[in-house]
Amino acid sequence: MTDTARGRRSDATRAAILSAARERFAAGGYERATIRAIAADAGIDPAMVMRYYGSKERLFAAAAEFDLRLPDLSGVPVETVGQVLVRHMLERWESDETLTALLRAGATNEAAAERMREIFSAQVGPVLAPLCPDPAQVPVRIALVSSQVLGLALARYVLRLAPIAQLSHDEVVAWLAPTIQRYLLDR
Amino acid sequence: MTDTARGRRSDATRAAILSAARERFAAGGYERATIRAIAADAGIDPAMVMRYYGSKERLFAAAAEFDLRLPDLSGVPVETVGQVLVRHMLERWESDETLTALLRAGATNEAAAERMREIFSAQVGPVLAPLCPDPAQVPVRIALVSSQVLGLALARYVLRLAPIAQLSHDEVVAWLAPTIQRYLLDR
DNA sequence: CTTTCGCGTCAACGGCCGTTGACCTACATT
DNA sequence: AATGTAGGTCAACGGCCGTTGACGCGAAAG
Repeated sequence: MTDTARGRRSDATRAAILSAARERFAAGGYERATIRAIAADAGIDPAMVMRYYGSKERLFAAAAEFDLRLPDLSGVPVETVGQVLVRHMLERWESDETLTALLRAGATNEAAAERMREIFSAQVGPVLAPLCPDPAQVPVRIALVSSQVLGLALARYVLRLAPIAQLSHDEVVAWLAPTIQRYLLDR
Repeated sequence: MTDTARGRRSDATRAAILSAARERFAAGGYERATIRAIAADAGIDPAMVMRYYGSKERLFAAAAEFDLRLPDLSGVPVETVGQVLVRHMLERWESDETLTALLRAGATNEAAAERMREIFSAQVGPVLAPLCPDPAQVPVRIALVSSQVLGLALARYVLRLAPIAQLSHDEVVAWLAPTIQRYLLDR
């Protein structure tokens, strides 16, 4: 065997499946992304998807793994936290279709919704919590921030509400940063 | 015939279909709401749905007809516009599952997304436009308001993000009203 | 050289879907 | 009483779905 050390030959296929899966899940949500279509995109037989991921559910679970890569905010001036956060989320959202897949699928699929909840509570929570004044308000404040970030993504990337889908990053940051700032820090 | 004047006998069936359809579309989005399930809920045969609405697409179009019933805001003090608006949207969202159906379906169905765009541009626009300072900014400001309202709905009714789903109406209003206020009026 | 085994194809399964058309039934009209 | 029609049932169609198991192939292992 030339296996474990330097990539088995099937790793390329696995990656192709995952990439095609994310694309399909992002474009049409959970139910419209069919294993047959994903396999076709990846240039292989649908049975391969089953062999490597077991079921559609588990394929989605693998494709929906996601790291927001939130920066450490302890160093940045508190007045700019909103800007940094909004800009980071814009870039993260546009550099990787996984988040759109998660959002589209989360609207109709309970497992996807659960994953979304996990991501926002496990990854956003720890980074933002230290900034909030009253610890008791942390969950609510973070949920409010999430609601505005998710609303932006929904309007801009999923529903494609014309005016907001055409704003530049700078404009979005200028409008949303104060909102985030207030949800996190005010009072 | 005892027809046109006082309701044909089939009107009850039509209404039952529409009601069941809204429920299913709201619970699972467009693709998971099957005509067979809707017909079963309404206590009739699937063929009836086809007879009265022609196709699933046209059934959805009928079920997704919606009036936000936005109040005339010309009478209310400008400082309270945000509060009035947020409270109205909360009530509207919770009194009628059509909006949730539209949101869930809009995530994966282009026709539903288009309908959502129509509703927000045709119904929100005219009511809020007179309040904005610079007419050129009206579309952007309205889209920003929409993004926060949609984000709230997404987090609260679809993804059920725990902390925000449990807030009282008063709390939601207290948090969101200033945001809406700023998106609409500031600068 | 033979055997094993990872990688991949192929055909089929049972099931659910939207949609159709033939048929039944009860009542309003004539 | 005869008839037309609105309201509703029923069985079936073709199609796509997720999933399965039998099979083929080429390279590595023995």
